[in-house]
Amino acid sequence: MSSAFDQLARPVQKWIRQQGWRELRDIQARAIRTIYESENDLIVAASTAGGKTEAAFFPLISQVLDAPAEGGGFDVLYIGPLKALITDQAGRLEGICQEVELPVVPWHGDVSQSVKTRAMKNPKGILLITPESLEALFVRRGLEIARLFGATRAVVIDELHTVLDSERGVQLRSLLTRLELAIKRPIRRIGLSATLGDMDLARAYLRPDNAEHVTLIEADGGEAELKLQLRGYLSGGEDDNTPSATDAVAAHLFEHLRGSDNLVFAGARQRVEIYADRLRNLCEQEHLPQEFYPHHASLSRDHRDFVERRLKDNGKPTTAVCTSTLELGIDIGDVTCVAQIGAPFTVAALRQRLGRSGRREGQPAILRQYAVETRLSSDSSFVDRLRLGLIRSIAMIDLLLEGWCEPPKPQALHLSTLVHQILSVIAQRGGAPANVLYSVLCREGPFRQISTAMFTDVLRALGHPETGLIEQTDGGLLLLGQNGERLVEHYSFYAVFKTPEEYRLVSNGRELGTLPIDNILSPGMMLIFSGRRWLVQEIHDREKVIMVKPAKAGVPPVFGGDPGEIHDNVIARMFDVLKADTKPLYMDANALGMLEEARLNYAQIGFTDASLVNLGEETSIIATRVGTMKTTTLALALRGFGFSVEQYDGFLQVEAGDETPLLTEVLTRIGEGEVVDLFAGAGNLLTEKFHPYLTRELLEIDAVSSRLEPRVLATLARAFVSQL
DNA sequence: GACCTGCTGCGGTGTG
Repeated sequence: MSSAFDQLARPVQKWIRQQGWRELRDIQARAIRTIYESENDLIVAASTAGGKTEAAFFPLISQVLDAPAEGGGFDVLYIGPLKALITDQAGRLEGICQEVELPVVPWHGDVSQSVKTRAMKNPKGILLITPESLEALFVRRGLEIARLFGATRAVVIDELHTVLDSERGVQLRSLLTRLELAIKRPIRRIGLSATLGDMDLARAYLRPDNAEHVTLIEADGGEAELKLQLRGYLSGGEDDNTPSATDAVAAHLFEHLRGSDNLVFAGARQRVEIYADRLRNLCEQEHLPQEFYPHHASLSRDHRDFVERRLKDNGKPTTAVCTSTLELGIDIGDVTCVAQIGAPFTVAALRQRLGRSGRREGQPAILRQYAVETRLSSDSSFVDRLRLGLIRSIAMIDLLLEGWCEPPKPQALHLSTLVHQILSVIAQRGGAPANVLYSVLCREGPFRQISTAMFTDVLRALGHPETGLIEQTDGGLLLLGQNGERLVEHYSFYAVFKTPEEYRLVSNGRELGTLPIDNILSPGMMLIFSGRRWLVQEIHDREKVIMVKPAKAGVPPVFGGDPGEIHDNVIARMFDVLKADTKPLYMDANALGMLEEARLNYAQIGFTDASLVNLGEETSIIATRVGTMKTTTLALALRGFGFSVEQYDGFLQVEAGDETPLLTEVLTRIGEGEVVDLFAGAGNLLTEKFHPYLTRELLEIDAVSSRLEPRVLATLARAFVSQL
């Protein structure tokens, strides 16, 4: 074996030999050398089951064994985004550590109190924890952080891409800074990831002050061959004898996926239930054993475990129809094919999903993309005519093949999470002056875009008598106010993300899953849920329970959701596809026919030469040719002038009212830099968990920073005016 | 026009 192997501690070498491994993988050898020969932070990027965990832990465990820390404290900290992932990884690490008396401590909400108490008394070895449980340690045991982590050599962050610029990612980066401040020295950071669109940005996220010293270790090549098909289907119209597009897609899935393990990404929980129901019926009709199961976050843990077990190690063929629940996380083994119904929202998700297939030597990765479009009639809208879903699928596959995916958005302020961290630091220290808070969170921590003036505004909002989250002593120390105490004391404080209220669905004492509270149901209604059909018997509003019993028919429930966000590059590529005349080889005849139709209509409506087209007296269509953030900004501006506006991928449909000025005149004014109020017709600004404690002014600033781009408004408007 | 993720400490009762 290699020289890297020789650097490892004896017990680790022994364990590797016992596995029958003839050599270390390239990323493992490189990670070992980097960790032994430098103090650098590092990012290890490789596909699922590519040996990333071992790449980080072989050398880390070896270093701990070769030079045990004096005194107590955890030697290595691992942070994982899922409880299931922590349980999985703890099992793997225990295998390596069992002969060396290095404790492996899983720590999350489902771990028993006794395990936690024991670990607190004698902190040692590897601690595997969620961001929320780490947050809880800071809030509840703020003074013990230095004792627990004083000896920690490294922090391993798993699935780094999931925490880059989410609220949760900002929370984690804030906690890492606070950890280093508490023990008064930096801790080596090691990020593990599969999908990273922009490596330089990822390095800057891992270590903002020293990104150039983040070593990047990427698995080279080795990507499986990709087999790809995009099939087109039409829904609506025609007579009753033609099968619906849903039936046709289900029939195709049934025929081609039966007999092996597969993942079908259906895009929404409601569609998961619809397709799982159809596929189940097809099995019953053919008198075949059931092998298609739904999987999404509203289904009970029991049911999800069952489906995951069947995928993982059961010999029975299993296809999960799922949402992004099966996109990352625990190892479910290799699947034969990944199907995607409708275009996804990001190329990153598509890439991550595809990574679930083609992992076995010599097996190709297979992607079956289904595009379902509306059958056209004489009064079809321009959106249907342009077949935007199909076009987006093509654009995304194009970008996927080029290796591009969405980078993080570094400009967002994350004021909701800032509120959370202010309260958390005050709780940790039992009080803090404003300048210390600013220094910890905004100078050292991740909130670097926040000026002292804005920080003061946030503190004022939190200290306002009606909010009552914080108060100030005569000496200038900030303490938790009455409402602040109440908020921080409750266990729901630790997570920074918002969760909707839900009803529990129960049949015969068994919990099937949950439904959002705004889903209006009444006794007697029939429901498809968890791949079966149910009759609603009773609804208990106070206990938030819905009692159901098996039934023969049903309709899928409505789950609701947030608007998606499509990147500029995806929209730009969609317009390239509409303008081009190439015919991708991976499309079937139906899909090619639909593409041809879309291109013809694109030219016919006049978008080849113009971006502003009038359809009748009141209706205009603007081809913005840019992504969701910029398109939404223009839509808000126009609504401010009284237009009613509908938004699509790269397009706006604008309706003039009785009082509205001419659209071209408004666009000219915007193009000349007239200041417009984007929030005049304001929608809901309370999108994050701690938003209710901020002023309207701060909420608008936060919305602009994360969801809008007012700076490009004038340029955008000028582009349309110049064409007139 | 969508999806996903997480949670402490205490007091009560029961068991060996």
